[in-house]
Parts: sequence; structure tokens; C-alpha cells
Amino acid sequence: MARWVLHVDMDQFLAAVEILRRPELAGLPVVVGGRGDPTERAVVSTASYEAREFGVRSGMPLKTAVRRCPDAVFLPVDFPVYEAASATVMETLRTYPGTVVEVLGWDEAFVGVAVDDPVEAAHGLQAAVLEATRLHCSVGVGDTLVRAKIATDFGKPRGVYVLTKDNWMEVMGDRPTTALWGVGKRIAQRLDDVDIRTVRELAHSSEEALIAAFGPNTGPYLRNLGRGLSRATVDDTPWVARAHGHETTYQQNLTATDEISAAVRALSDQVVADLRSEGRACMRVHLKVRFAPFFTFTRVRKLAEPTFDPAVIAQTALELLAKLDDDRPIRLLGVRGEMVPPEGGYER
DNA sequence: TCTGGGGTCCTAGGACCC
DNA sequence: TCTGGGGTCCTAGGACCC
Repeated sequence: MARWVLHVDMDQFLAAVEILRRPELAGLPVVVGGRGDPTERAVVSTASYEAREFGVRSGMPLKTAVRRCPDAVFLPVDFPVYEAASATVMETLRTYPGTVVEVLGWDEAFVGVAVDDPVEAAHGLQAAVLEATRLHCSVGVGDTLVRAKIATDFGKPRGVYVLTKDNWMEVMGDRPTTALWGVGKRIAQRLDDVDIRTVRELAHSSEEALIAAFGPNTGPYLRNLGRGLSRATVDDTPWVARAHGHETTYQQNLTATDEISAAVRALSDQVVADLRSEGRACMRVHLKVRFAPFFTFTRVRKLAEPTFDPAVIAQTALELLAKLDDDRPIRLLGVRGEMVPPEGGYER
């Protein structure tokens, strides 16, 4: 028996959950995002496959989505319902015989299994999840986490796809580096600057050149990514959060100073509520500001001593904001509290 | 097209210490 | 007078993911 990594990813998760409770929506273009009002500043969280046929994608402004698909049904994001569905999915994966489960997000997880036939195991997981939740998922099978993760997209929807060292280069070699999990537009551009455009070119590139361009850590990491190499063992150590933050995009930009300080204080109060629920004090304050039209800045400051006091966090955030010395209208504010690490540090 | 809200991690470089 | 080499801690800033 060999060890395999399965990547389980729910199909159109939020839309699928909504369709479960409103079966009449089945087969229709459904868009879940914001408060469900496509005239507001908000983005698409999930679009059903029918909506995707009109070019609607997650991350897209609702205003754009409604233009592309005026007949779509727009629904508000309903966190508690998705959290409950997610918990059932993860519990189903954990109770499946012989699995080790590493949760990646609401709707996806790595599942480690030791079996002769990983495809059979993948089908078994799909059936178990379907039975428990009436929701469909796709499964990527790999010999590393990266390969399993990338494989899933080739299996969507409702399928299984196997990506291992045997077919990695054949499947991925000619694709652009952005096809890799962890390579976005910026890294792709920087790779392009050193004449690396495909996964194959990245895999065959010189380590020294990548270290020179990306540093001692990221350089080798990228080269390994091109080869499909990464951690191969699923780790079910419970996740310990590093920080908690809250941010808000304002329908009307903020300009008045009292408005801004009230907003910072409200966000700080929310952050402290999260920190208190974990019993871990704030040790660094992060401020994120998006000015109009679209300039984003983040600043961090370490506190003299850890605190649960929202006034201290708000005051620190306002000092960081004052330091930016930018009086453009603010469209988004975020306050994040980085927590004191647990004794012995983080395991993962 | 006009960009949410939740996160994590990395690199460079300055300040400071021995 | 002019300044090595090693280390730690901190902030600025960037990038990625779901």
C-alpha cells in the first residue's frame, strides 16, 4: 500500500448549499455575494456553473456580474449556513476509515490515505460526502500536496483526476507558470523577466538564478513547484490562528476624521471580541487602508506590551494611519490583531 | 470590469548589540 | 581613525490563497 494525497474540493460550494434549501434554483444562474444586492460595492463569492457560462467569476464585482448575467439570481452570503455544511463535510472526511484530514478552507481539504487504489478511495469519499450532505465534490489524487491540489481542477465537476510524477510534465509542462498553486500574476511576471514562462522552463531552471531573483527560500520553492514537488504527507495538527482581523468596504467613502476614528474603533472592538474568545492578547496591530480610487497600504506596529484593550489597538491603528499622511477618501479600512504565539510557538 | 473579507508567509534593509 | 562579521529584532512592502 502506498501513501496518497487526495484533495477534496466542493463543487460551487456556496451556490450548491443555497440550491439545497431552494431546489427551484437548480439549473439557474445563481450568484452568491455581499448582501445579494448587485448595485452595492461587493464581489462574487461563488457563481453556479450556469452563471459561469455567462462569464461570471468569483472575485468579480457584483456590478460586473449583473451586467454579464442580468437574469442571475443574486443571493446574500449566509456564513452560519456554510459553516454548518462545511463542518459536516469535514466530519465526514475524518470519520471515513483510514483518513488523515488537513482542512484548507471552508470547502476544501487534503485527505491522506494509505491504499492500493487511490481512485477507488476518491470515489468512496465522494459518495460519503454526497450521502451526508447531498453536495457534490471533485477529488484530485497526487503523490504530493501540490499535485493533488492542481489535479482537482482537471476533475471538476464531480470528477477524479490523478496527477503524479509520472504524468506531471506531460500534463503541466507546457502550461504557463500561473497554472501552479502559489504563482500569481506578479511572480509570473518576475519569472518572465528571467525568461521562464512555462512550468517546464521553471522545472529545468537553475537554482542559483532563482535564488538570485527570489531569495534563498522562495527561489528553491518555486523551482520545486515547477516539478510538482512539495510536502507529501497530510498533517492533521489542529490549526492555530496567527491573527484575527476585520475589514469593511464603505458604500460611501470616508473623509471626515471623526467618521474615520469611529470606524477604526468599531473594527478594533470586533478584533478584541475575537481575541477574547481565544484568550490570546494582541501583540502587533496591522492597519490596512484602501484609498480611492485604488491604492492599498498596510502598516504594522508592535505594541509595547500585549493587550486586550480596544482603545489601545484603535489608537495604534490611528497613529499608523496618520503616518501614512494621505488625505484621499478611504474606501476600505481593516484592523488586524496579531496574537501572542502559544508557548512553544506554532507547530505548522 | 472596477475590484470583499478572511487569512498566511517572505524579503530587504535599518537599528542595535557583541 | 575608520570600521569586521555575526547575530537579533523591527518595519516596510509585496505576494499569494480561498
